[in-house]
Amino acid sequence: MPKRVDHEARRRQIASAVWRLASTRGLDGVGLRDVAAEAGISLGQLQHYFSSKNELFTFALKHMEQLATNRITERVQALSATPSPRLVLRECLAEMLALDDNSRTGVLAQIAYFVRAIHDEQLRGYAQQGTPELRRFFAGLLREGVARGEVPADRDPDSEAMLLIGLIDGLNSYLLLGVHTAEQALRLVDYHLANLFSRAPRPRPAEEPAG
Amino acid sequence: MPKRVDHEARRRQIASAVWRLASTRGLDGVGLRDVAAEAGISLGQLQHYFSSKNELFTFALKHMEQLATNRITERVQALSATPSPRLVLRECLAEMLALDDNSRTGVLAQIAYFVRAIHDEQLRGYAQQGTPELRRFFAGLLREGVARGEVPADRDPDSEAMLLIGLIDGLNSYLLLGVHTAEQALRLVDYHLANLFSRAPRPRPAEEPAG
DNA sequence: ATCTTTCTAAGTCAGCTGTATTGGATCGCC
DNA sequence: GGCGATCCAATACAGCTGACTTAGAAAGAT
Repeated sequence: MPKRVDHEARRRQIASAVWRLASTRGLDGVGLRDVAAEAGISLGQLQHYFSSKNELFTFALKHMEQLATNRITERVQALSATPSPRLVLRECLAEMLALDDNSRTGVLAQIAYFVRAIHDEQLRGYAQQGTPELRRFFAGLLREGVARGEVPADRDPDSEAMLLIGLIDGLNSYLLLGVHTAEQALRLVDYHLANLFSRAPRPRPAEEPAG
Repeated sequence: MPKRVDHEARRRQIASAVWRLASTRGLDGVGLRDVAAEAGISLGQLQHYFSSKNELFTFALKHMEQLATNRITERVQALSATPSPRLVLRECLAEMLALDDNSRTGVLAQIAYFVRAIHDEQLRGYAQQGTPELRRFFAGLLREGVARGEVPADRDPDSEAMLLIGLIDGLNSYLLLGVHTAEQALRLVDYHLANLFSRAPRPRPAEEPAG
């Protein structure tokens, strides 16, 4: 049984072509012929790997999500052995922000997915189950901040976690619209973190990258 | 020259049909034939009032924006003669949130517009000029809060205003996805406002609606 | 060498899209 | 009455879409 090409690798390559297109025209403006051209293959070849547009988009979605979580976990694990909760939080938030061209494409893809999820029950369920995970992760970091005495005790970690998640999405929106720049968005995040960790000493320069 | 029908009223009526459809399928899923059917008119009639799809959508956008600002200003002016900045802020934020079916449609329309603006230079310019206005308005309220001694002096009104705007958009996203309910979203807003106005006494029950 | 499976290309099809065109109502006014 | 503007309906059209079909190329297995 000849298996000359790596099926999954091809599928990922095609999926990335989807996002390259979707990040410039929006998901709804992407046709199968466009994807084939962008990926440098024929329409027939594309249909050999994905039997329907829906299957292609679903795969592309999961692929994108995988890449995003990989970027975040890599970034967090690249920190010192015992990073402060504040720093971990900052790195996560910074990575989720559409600061450079790379993450910008990721966020655009995420928005295209979000818009579709609003009107698609299946995708909506997918999002509903993903967000609480992130929220719990953030809340845990904040709880640790409270335990360390860096975050005022009257702050509710769970609420603050949700506020942070919402904040990122909102900032991304206005980032993409060009209402503010990457530096301004990052400054706002740092400003908000400084308010949250108001009991903490200013972070060491070695830990806190230049904002 | 006979002018039997109110041209502008018809156009507004058609525009509202656009948003009714867009709020359930997304803007890209709305065709001219759908709009005509939803508005209860023929395609030919629609084309009589809007010479192109672009003109229709542009008009619909401005119409929607008008309705939203009307809702907000009405709500603010319905307050007592000298409302506290905190209360004005809360009413604005509450009105911007997709809490009931009415505002939900508005927010869905707003998102459809946002997605289009990301990839459309003209619309993007429109958004870029609108946001700072709102930001200045919020910042002014916060500045007044600082002057009254209700908001800690180390809070930066301008940054906090932008954070509030971003927060609303983020909360709306997760509201639409069903990640949290209207009550939870409103509670988060009140929680955040309580943090902002930490130097203020608890608002009088007459001023602060039950949350 | 030939068979079998995987892979690729090209063409076709029905359906939908926005727009243009055409024809005919309906009304105020000279 | 009929003239002219406004309003409306129906149809036609070219373009694109996703899906399907057909046919052929490539390569390991026998």
